[in-house]
Amino acid sequence: MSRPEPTSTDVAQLAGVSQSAVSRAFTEGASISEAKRARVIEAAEQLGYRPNLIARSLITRRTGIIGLAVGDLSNPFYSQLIYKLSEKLQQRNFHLLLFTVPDRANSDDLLEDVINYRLDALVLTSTEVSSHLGARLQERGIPVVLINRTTEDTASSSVASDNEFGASEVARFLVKQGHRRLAYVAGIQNTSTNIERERGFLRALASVAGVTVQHISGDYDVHKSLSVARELFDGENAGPEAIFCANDMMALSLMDALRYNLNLRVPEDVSVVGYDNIEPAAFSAYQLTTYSQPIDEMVDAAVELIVERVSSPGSAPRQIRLRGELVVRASVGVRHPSSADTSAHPSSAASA
Amino acid sequence: MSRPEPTSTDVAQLAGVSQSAVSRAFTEGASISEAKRARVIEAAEQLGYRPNLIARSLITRRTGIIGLAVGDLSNPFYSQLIYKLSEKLQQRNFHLLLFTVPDRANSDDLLEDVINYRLDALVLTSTEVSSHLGARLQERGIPVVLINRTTEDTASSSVASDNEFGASEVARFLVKQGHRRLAYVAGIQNTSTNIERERGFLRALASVAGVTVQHISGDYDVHKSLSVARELFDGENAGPEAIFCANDMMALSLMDALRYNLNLRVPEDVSVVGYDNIEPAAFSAYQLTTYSQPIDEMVDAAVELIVERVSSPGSAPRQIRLRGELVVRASVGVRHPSSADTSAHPSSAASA
DNA sequence: TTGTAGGCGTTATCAT
DNA sequence: ATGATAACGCCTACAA
Repeated sequence: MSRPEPTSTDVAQLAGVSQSAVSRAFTEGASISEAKRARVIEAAEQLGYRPNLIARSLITRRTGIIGLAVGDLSNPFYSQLIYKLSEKLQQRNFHLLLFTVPDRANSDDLLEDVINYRLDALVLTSTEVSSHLGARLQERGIPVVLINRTTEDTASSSVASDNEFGASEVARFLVKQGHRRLAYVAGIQNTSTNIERERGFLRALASVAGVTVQHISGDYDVHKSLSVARELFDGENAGPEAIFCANDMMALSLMDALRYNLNLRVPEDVSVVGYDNIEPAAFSAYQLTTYSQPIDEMVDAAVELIVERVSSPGSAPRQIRLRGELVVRASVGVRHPSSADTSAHPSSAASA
Repeated sequence: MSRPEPTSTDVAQLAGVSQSAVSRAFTEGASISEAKRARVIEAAEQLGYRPNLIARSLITRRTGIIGLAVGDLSNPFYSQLIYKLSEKLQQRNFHLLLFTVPDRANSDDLLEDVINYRLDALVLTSTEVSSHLGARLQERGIPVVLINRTTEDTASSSVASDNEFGASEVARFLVKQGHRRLAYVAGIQNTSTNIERERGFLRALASVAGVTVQHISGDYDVHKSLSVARELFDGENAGPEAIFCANDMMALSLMDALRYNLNLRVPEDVSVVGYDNIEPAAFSAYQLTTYSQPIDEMVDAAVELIVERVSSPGSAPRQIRLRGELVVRASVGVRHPSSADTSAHPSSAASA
């Protein structure tokens, strides 16, 4: 049976003190004698009283609740990120209120809810959310923190890996392994992650003579991998020697398509590289070479940004970039130095 | 700059009406003239006013916020479940507050928070949460809904698949395919999912002559797969012909261990079956045969249970069981009918 | 240190 | 239909 919730007044009565005394007993660093606090706590326990955080927030203007907009949870990168973020925030007495943001649908609903609940802040991990939303929240004084996503708008804090650098590392690595006909499988066009990775990859290759890069869009959609594979190895010209996918999920499904639909061997016939270093990338079936995102550091940084903005509303937003590292696994092979043409030069091969 | 939040009083002033009128204008089905409502809405928009849900909840005693305890987000089954649950709940104007519950750690913290925030209900998906917690919440009138988990305690509503039946289907299928030396890789011992699947599998096999079942614990831990594989195929006796893992994640990693560490072929040398039908189970690299959980129906049912218990506090909790189906893929092979009986003997492999 | 009283923003009750 | 007024449960001056 649910008795009527005990309130601070009930506790006060039982303990024979004022209601404010009860409030103080449950407030860190409030001025109250130890004796009285003890009496209050005892009465509270007897009644099973717990301070109502919602009521408290009405006056403190802080709920301790932070909105979290997520798009694609089927990508382990995000589920892992979210889990760790939630864990770390809980340690600081914050909690995440989940918002699923389907396609580019009504991100206005999200806006409404965030405002209506007077959330302390909003974290955006979804690549699909409009930046218009960010602006509207800023002007209401609700801090916005972007994770794995950036925006020109400097009103939002953000944490992201150095995608451009990471992608350039991938490019250099592939070239070093002797690959010359390359391909880039893009993510969703207008996302910051895709733009930066694409730029990093292409720029690093631009200066290398004899390298060709095929560009094809994959939209971060694992279901497009088969058609991507077919297009890359279409009759016309020879297929690429190495393929860089804008994220691991696409890379894994592309590997499957290459191996089981096109009957190509990875890495013997074609090499594949991803980005993120999600757990499945390490599975024996894939052994995907990838550029890792420093997920723990990213989460730590995000927590700092959040706490910073929430506890001192005056503080300026910050943009943070973190570097990961190239994780070399078996999905990339070595090409023999085709001493031939334009520029490519020796690099001896060692193969597994 | 963050102007002071406009309140209903501000709107009332601007619109030249009472504060209660503003409240009514934003309340579905409140008695107010269309004319007045329009005036209020206009003034509200002008000021950027949005009703404060937190303040409202103080008197309605409903926050629209539901706690969600999750354990292992690295298992796609749960991340998918959560995503869909959140989606469906949002459509009903509910939102999920995330609680990560690490090991069997202090589930008391969770309890505290749920109470302190006066959440409308708590959904438990974690297999690790103590049932003591459920009881404490019930007595405070906070409904508890279990997903993919059951408990003796009938005070909680629950949605789960018919694990016992599903596992028995797996057993019958393996027997029908000619397998006789079987193995069960268990999940975490005292979880309802593991208990039920194990029982279903073993019972269905008990009545079949000539079948042996090896039992080994895997703890739903993908990192134990290698040692599990080694133990199963330890020198002594011949290894199993088919292995049923208590969930897909273990099955996938076990397949990797079998293939890449023990150099066994799946399904030619040994068959593997999982439970859940997570997305990766369909990957070409695995083609895992598995028993599916009807995740959409489970989510729908859960939403119903939640809404039911929240909106009519008098309603009794219900326990729901749903059936999935056997999804046959290439990870299971066929053994030739070894017309003989009791024990192991030659059986050549049929392959794809 | 302690109690009193006012207010946080809303909904609910009660007249009108 | 409308407006005053009292909750909702708590925090925080203010005064003592």
